[in-house]
Amino acid sequence: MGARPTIDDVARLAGVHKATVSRALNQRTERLVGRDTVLRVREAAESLGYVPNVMARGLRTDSSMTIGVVIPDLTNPLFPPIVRGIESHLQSRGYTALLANTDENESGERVAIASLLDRRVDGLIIGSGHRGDPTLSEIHRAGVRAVMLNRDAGGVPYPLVSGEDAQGIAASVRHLVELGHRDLLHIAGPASLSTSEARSVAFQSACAEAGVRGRLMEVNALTAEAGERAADAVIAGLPDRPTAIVAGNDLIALGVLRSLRRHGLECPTDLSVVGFNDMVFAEDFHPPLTTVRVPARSMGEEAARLLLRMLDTGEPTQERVMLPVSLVVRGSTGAPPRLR
Amino acid sequence: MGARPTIDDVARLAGVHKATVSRALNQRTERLVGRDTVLRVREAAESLGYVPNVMARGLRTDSSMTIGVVIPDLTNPLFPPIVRGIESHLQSRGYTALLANTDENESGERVAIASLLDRRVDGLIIGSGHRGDPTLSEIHRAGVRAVMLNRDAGGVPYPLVSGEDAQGIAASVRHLVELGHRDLLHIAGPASLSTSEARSVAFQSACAEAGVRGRLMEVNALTAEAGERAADAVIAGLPDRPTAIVAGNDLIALGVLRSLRRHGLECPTDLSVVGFNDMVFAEDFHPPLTTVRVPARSMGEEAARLLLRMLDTGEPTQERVMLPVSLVVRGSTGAPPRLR
DNA sequence: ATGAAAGCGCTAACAC
DNA sequence: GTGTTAGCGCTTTCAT
Repeated sequence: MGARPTIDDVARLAGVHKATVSRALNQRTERLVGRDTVLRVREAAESLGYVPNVMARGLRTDSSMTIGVVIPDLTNPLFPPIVRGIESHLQSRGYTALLANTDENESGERVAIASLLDRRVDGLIIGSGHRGDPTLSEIHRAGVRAVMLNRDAGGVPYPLVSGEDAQGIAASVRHLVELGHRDLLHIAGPASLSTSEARSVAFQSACAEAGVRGRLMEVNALTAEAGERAADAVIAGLPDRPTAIVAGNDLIALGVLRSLRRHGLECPTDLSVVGFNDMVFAEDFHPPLTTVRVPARSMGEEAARLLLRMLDTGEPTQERVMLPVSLVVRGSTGAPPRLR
Repeated sequence: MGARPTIDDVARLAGVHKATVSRALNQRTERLVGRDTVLRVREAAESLGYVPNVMARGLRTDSSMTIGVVIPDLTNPLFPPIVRGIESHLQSRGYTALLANTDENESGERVAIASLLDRRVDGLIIGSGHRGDPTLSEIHRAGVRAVMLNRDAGGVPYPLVSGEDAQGIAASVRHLVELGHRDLLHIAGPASLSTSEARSVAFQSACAEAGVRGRLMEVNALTAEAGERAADAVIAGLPDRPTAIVAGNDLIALGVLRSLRRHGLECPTDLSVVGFNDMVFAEDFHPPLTTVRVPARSMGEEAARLLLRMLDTGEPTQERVMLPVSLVVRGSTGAPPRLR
C-alpha cells in the first residue's frame, strides 16, 4: 500500500542522524535539539509526508496509542453518541479508539476485553459493567488502566463517568406528581447494573418524599421487548393499575408504549410514561416521549479525558464524575385519568 | 500493563528456537514443523497465555491486521448495524476495524482516510463515497485496497456492496400505485451520492412504467431537517399536491412526517409516505413508517468478505454485490384522498 | 547538540 | 525439520 518514507529518509534529507529526527519531531524531546535543526527536520518531514510508523514506535515504546472501548451493543442508540464523544477527545490527543461489543453477556465481555488487551490497548473505557463482574476485578489486579462509563464496576475501584441518574429520576417523579399522579410504577432494568440500582433507589426516595405510592418492578433486559412484556403484565394483572410509569430507560418506555397501543389504551390519557436517556427519535414516538436527557457525548469525552489523564500521570484515580441531566417534557405525560 | 510473555519465553519452555515457535503457531507455516513439536509449542504457548505482539508482527510483516471503516456519522442509525456486520466478519478472520467519521463533508473524509492510512490499516471499507471524490481516485492510484459500501465511488473502480436500490424503489412505487396513487413525488438526497442518483432513476422509470406522474425534488442532505423543509415547501407551494411521497431515506421520510403533523395534516389520510432503509424504530414513528428494508448487517459482512478476499489474493476485483431488499408495509401508506 | 549503537518482538531467508 | 541471522522503523541510552 505505497512505500512510505521512514525516519531515515527524513534524516538523509535533513542531513542529520535519525535519532535527531526522532528527538526533533517529538514534543517531549524537541528542546534537546537545536532551534534551526528542529526547523530543518520539520520541513524535511513535511515535504516527504513523513508519518511515524505506529507499529515501530509502539514496539519500541510499548504503547499503541490505542484505547479499547467496551460497550454492550453499538446498535443500542445510547452508544453512538458516547462513542463519538470518546473518539473526538482521543483524536485530539493522537489516540485511536478500538470498539468491542459484549452483547450484554459476561462471556462476551470477557472475550471483548481479552481481545482488546491482546491488541495491546493502552487503556479501557468500559460501558458494560456488571455488578460483581469478575473480569473487572481481574484486570484491575493486573494493573490495566480503565474508566467506567455510565455503569460502575461494583466493588472495583475504577473511576466512573455517568449522568446524575438520581436527579433525573427525582425530576421525573416531581413532574408526574405535579401533574396529579399519586400512584407510580418504576420498571427497572436488571439489578446487576449499577444504573438500575441507582435509579430504583432514587425513585423510591423521590416517591417517599412526595408522599405518593411508588411500586417497583424489575425486567431482565433494557430492551423494548422486555418493556413490552412488563407493561402487558401491568395492564393485565395489576388490579389497581398505576397512573404513571417511570421506565428504566427509553427502550423500556418504548416497549410500554407499544403494549398500550396493542391494548387499545391511550398515552397519556390512560397512562403516563417517562423514559430515560433521551435517545435519538424519542421525540418521534407516538406519543413523543417525555424523558431525561443525558449528555451522552460529553460523557464519552469526559471518560476519555479521565483515562488519558491517568495514562499521563501514571496515577490511578478513583474520581466519580457525574454530569447533569435534564427532564424533557413531551407528549407521553399528562394528568392522570381521574383528574380529567 | 502487565509484562506479557514473548515468543522467546514460549521457545524456552518448549525447548525450541523462537523461529520454530513462530512457524508452529502460524496457520500458513505450521506444516513446516514436526507434528509433535507443533503440539509441544502449542501447549507451551497456551500455558503461558502467549499472544503474539501485534506491533512486532505488524512491523515485520508490514500489515496491521486492521481495516479502516469510513462512514459519514455513527449516530446515523443506518451505520451501527453495518459496522456490527463488518466487525463480525473481520473478527472471524483475526482482523480489527478502525472507525472514522467524515461528518459528511469532503475535508472530513480526506482527514479520516489519511488518519486511517497513517495508522497503517491494511484496507478500507468506505461508506461515505461521493461522486467525483478526488480522495478516492488518489488512494486508488496509490494502490490502497478498498471496498465501497452502499454508495459507489463514481469513476473509481473499487468494488461495491449495496442493496438493490432500484428494486426497492420500484416496489415502493408499485405499492403506492396499487393503493390508487397516480401522482407521486420523490424527495431525493444530494445528487452527489450514487444512491440518490440510482433511486431517482429507478423512481422515474417505475412511474413511467406504471403510467403515473412522478415528480422529482432534491434536498441537500439525508437528514430529517432537510426532509422537513422539503415537505414544508411541498405543502405550502405546490398547487397540485402529490398524494404520495417516496423519500430518499427514512430520515427524510421522518422529516416529512414531522412537517405533516405541524401542518395539521394526517398521514396517510392526506398524504402517503414511504421511506428507505428500515432503520431501527421506523416502526415506532407516528404513523409507523412503510419503508424498504435493507440488509445492513449483511452488507457490512459482505463488504468485509470482499475486502479480505482482495487482500488474500492480491487481486483487485471490481465486483458489484447487490443484496436483495424488501418493502415493509406499515401505517404511513394508504389510499389517496380522492378514493376515500 | 548530535551521532552511534542497541534492542523492542517478531517473521523470513538462508543454512544445515 | 529446525536453528541462525538479519532486519522491519523506531526511541533511548550512552558517548562525545
